[in-house]
Amino acid sequence: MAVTVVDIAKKATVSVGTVSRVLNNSPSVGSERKQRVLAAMKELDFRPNRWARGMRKDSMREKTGQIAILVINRPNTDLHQAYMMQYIHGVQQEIATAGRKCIFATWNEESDGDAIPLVLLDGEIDGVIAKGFPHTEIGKQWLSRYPKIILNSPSVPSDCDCVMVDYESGIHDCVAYLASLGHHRIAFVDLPGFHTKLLGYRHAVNELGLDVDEGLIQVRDIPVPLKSTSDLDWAIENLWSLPKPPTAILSHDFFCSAIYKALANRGLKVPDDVSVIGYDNVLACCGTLDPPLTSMDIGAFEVGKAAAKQLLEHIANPQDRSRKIYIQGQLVERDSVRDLSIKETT
Amino acid sequence: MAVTVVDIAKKATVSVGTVSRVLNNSPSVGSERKQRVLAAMKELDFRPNRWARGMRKDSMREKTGQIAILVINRPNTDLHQAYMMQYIHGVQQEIATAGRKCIFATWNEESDGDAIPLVLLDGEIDGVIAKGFPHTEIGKQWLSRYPKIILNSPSVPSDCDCVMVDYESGIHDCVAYLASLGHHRIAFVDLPGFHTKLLGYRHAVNELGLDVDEGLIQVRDIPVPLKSTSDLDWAIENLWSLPKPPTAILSHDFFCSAIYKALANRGLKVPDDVSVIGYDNVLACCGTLDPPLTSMDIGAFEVGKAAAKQLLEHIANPQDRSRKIYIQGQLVERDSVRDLSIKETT
DNA sequence: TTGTATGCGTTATCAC
DNA sequence: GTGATAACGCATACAA
Repeated sequence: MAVTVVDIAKKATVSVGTVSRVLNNSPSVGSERKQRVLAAMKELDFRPNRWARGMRKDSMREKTGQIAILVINRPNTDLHQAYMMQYIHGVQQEIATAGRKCIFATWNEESDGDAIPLVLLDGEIDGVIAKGFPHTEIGKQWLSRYPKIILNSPSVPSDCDCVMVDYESGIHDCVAYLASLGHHRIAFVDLPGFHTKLLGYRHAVNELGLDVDEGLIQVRDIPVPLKSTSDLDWAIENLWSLPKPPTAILSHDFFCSAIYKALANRGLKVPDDVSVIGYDNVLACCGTLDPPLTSMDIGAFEVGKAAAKQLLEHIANPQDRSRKIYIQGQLVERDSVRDLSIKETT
Repeated sequence: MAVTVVDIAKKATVSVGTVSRVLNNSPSVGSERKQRVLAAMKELDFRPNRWARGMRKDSMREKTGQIAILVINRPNTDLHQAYMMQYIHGVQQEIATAGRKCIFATWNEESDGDAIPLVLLDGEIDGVIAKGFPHTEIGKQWLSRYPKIILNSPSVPSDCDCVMVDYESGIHDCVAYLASLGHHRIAFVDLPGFHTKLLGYRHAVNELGLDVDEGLIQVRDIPVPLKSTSDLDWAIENLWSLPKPPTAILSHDFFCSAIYKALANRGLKVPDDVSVIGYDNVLACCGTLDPPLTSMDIGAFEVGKAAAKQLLEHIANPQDRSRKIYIQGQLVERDSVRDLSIKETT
């Protein structure tokens, strides 16, 4: 049988009311008795019964000590990415530090039909950290019942707290890094739709006085994952039909193997002839490329931690106005970039 | 105010006892009244209060409707692998289908000191699916309080249910696949410690009557992730100083980029001169290599699903004797293997 | 088969 | 400040 408030009350020779007050650290309790109660709790290894608590604490903001990590409408290819695990781990670590627990759930509105995930239905959570956003009205309504933070999703309602990967500063930092190494003509190769990345590119190029040339920007639909290692040939072809080809290329990790290949086909060596920087720091990619790829780590773990921290704060102070937090990435240097300010050593 | 059993009882003009019995589908309740109760529940959108339920159902085997996914003593490099996400997703999917929820938690006995994870402490779970195993006595004791399944860990107590990746059949299948394509001399390059993999290799080689040559087995400590793309040079060197070098190599995805490189250094082409098969089907690796790497998918998602299913069964029938389940992987064919039975086409 | 009454562990509302 | 006691929503032993 588990030890209850009654046991504590007996042991400390006080009433159950007092025990309860200590438990909720109410101010109105004599310090001498409080000590007795605390001692008794420790001695008997008292663990308040959460079910009994939840039953009465209907006014409490934080009833359950649980928050949900909800992955919404993501294809498996995304769900199984390593960064998803990092988000989750970051959240979990922060939530655990705060003495709370995470429920992991997925929600695919298409395949689940109208079914609302159980976590939202049964209400045994104090808040939600969501990756993605529902597109049905009914889905939005259910989600809106809880305090929530959205994880790095492009389209989130403006009245929603969210934690974003700072793509703009990420690309900006890449450009600045290359510039500091003497690169003036930097190409940008990516999928369409990453406006903030492109923004970061343009800002940095202008700000640092680098070559402005729309031809350096190669944006087109690329299959992810790549279908073939020649999927990026078009980009290199376009770039090298420019009057002055770039000395460096900015792209995404997933594309860099094909970029390496296309470059090699033209007899161009990385980093001797062309420098390459990837994005996302996908370890399985970066380390296995030859040469290993310098890449921008988006800091998914940090994003998760920040989101958890923000959610707990939001739960504690619901009236605070919502805000967006941007998490900066960090460039991980490997061997795919050449310092042009150093004279040729070959 | 939420709707309770009392409301239902009134609406259906029965007693709360009857309502409760319907809720727990007790056999002893008149079908006519049962219909009335069910109708009332639907109409009032009755949602039983779990806290109140949990408080009373102390005899119930399954109190909480929650199970824990506990990742124990794993370095971040492992935790952030894509397959970890697949394990978790598989578990989650199965658990959700069964109308239950997953709590995700991590436990690092070193860095957490003696702290036992909250999920185990507060007991709001019906069981645990663990990746890894505690090494402290106190840790083992806490874990032993719950029904549990261990996920693919090398050293688990024999009285523990567990779901394993079937390395032996995985490697066996790779060898058999290569043999079916006319390969007789197959090399095995891996880290030490994977005895079952080696076992699978030896069995297959014997069974299929392939060349037995200890020189084909190259097992040595290799840094993960690779430090340099020449980290596997020794293996290829050893293999090609054999009187008869292999026509195919079996290794792990992580090592194959370096194997490709070492092969290329010797002027050997994949797959024309040497076929290569990886292990784990790490998408970020396999797709970006040139040529794309044929690899054995361990079926982490399936492992997760099987574990969840097994745990639920174990909870329902605690007396059943424990067992190990082996999940077979599936070879994903890409372009790194040559069919030797087809005549040279170049 | 059905209804009634009691208990679960805690918090909240009273009096003192 | 403190202690007694009534709730909370449900399950169940017992009576009918």
